[in-house]
Amino acid sequence: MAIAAPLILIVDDEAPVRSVLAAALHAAGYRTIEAPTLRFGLSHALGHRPDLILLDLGLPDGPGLSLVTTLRPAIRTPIIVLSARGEDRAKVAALDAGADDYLTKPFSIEELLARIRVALRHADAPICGENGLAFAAGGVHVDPVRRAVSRDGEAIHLTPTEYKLLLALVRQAGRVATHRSLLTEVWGQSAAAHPHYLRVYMAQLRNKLEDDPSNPVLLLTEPGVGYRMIENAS
Amino acid sequence: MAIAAPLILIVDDEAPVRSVLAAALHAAGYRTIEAPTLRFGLSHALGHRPDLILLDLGLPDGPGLSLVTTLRPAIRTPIIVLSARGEDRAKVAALDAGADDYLTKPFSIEELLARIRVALRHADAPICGENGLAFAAGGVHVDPVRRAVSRDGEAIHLTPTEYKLLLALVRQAGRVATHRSLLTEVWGQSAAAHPHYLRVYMAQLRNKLEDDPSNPVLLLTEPGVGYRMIENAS
DNA sequence: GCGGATCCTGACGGAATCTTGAGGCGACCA
DNA sequence: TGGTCGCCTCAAGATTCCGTCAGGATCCGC
Repeated sequence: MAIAAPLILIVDDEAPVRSVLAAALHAAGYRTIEAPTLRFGLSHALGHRPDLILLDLGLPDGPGLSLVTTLRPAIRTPIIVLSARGEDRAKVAALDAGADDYLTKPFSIEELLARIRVALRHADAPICGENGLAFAAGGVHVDPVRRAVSRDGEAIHLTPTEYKLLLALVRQAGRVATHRSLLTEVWGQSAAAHPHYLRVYMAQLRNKLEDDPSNPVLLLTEPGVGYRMIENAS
Repeated sequence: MAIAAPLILIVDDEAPVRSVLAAALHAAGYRTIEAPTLRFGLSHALGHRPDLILLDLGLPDGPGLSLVTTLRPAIRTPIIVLSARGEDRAKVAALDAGADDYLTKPFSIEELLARIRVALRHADAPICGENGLAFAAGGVHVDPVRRAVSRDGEAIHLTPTEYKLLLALVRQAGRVATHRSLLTEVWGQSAAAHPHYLRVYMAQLRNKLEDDPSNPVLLLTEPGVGYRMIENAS
């Protein structure tokens, strides 16, 4: 059976641009869907589950980056940002927000296609923990799209930092998340020297999520290495 | 606790460029090693196992791309290509050869750092396809991706040192691992003088993994030479 | 300005881990 | 028989790592 061609979501407000991109992508053997605004982009991204997203910044209904920031915690779909603005600030902001690549217009179609191949190559290997949108196990449920966490059906309030840490753990559910990866993901590159943050916030997460915080079942310690969230059961 | 900062290999023939890059990377909290030629780049990449490689094309002793093509099948380390040439051809060729990103000089350090963060982020992500290292035999199962070890289906907790030693043995499963190779792999170069460490930790591994620790079946002693883990059955 | 929530930071006790030493056992050899 | 050597076992510090608590700083809405 033929494997379905990768589906690429094009988010751009200018119809001509969309059709040029779509034509080039079709010629290269991809399927495409298009969205003219942030709102449609978001709903299509969640609804159609594309394999890759091409995002033009500068959309009419809001900052294009917000698509990245809202989408990235929920799904791992590679996002390539296209922009007319080539300032470093914008690039760094987009990349740090979770974008996987950034092309400044004008760019050649060949380069775009090559970078799409790179992004798809990256996305191909993983998908180990399913990375389904949601996590559920041991009575705890995490919904990254709604940014909602519940335990035994009751909503749990988490502070921003707690939630970020939980997401980083959920994303690696079943595997060991090293101190370093957690620290850099939650507090940024420079935090690698402060493993103490982790202890404090792990304790808070356990207090909120575990039945018996001193005998954790969900959030396990791997001494000298990091922490491990139990396997996703959903 | 000091968590090792990511190690970045800089391959560039011009010493001033290398030192500028190294300075910027140090300032950002990374460790670096440098290589002026392809040959050294290759040997450092394989010897030091950096977390990321910055590769300048146009090296004196051959086409820079050959580093990508020879390295990529062997290791998954992200490679960012730096080049003065901005032609699409070169970009496409590099990216398709296995490079993960391509920056055209001149570029800003901020952008480089942001793209390094992207690449390291990718590298942190789980990889499932590459289970080649997984080991299973005699009821014992080792899963390096999850950093999990089980015996007869039950999870076994290993300390960092025990796990490191087990991995070193698994990597040589079926063959003899000499005392010296195990010692240097687990405790570093300077440990060759303390063969006693090995005995202690081999005993602990046997206690945790063998049915009858005093009559080992999995972890065999090769008197005078080293130890041997039985052949992988998976 | 005020109250509340959140985050950072230091101090401390206890747990897990690593290191080191002492002693036992069996193989081998003179 | 006695000695040496390599390997195994056990266990007691020493050290590192982790969980907990709480005070103070910061931010934000009102």
